[in-house]
Amino acid sequence: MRRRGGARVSTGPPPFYGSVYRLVRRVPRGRVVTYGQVAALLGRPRTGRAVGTALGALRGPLLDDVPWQRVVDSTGRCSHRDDFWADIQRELLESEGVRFDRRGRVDLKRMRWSGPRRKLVAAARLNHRAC
DNA sequence: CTAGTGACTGTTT
DNA sequence: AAAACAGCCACTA
Repeated sequence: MRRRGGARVSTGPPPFYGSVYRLVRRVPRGRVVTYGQVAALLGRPRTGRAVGTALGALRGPLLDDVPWQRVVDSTGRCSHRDDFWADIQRELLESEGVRFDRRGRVDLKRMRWSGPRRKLVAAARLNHRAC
């Protein structure tokens, strides 16, 4: 919960969690990112673990618009405390075309999403203005 | 405020 | 290749 002036005023997701969800929502179908990568893209290099905690807090309606399954660990595996969710994650990813090797790992060299290309976005904006 | 809890990660066995 | 370690961090109680 957020605080303001010492009093709790909102029950929404904490700021850091929100920024995690915002970024994960941009990961394209059929691609993956790692927890540490999400942290780095947010400008918080060492918060990978907290990123996992943030995704772990995903419940209810947020599950519908946050593609949490596209976040795997640094070795390319589905990392959860329970195999239950790991299996669901794998199925979701396979349904969007992501292949796993016999040890349950994604080929990060090929499937990793590089992150939002801000430069391209900026370029597109300039381009738009030019027209 | 302190202590406990994870969907982490790079390094070392 | 796999497991154990030790840092790491946001958040919660």
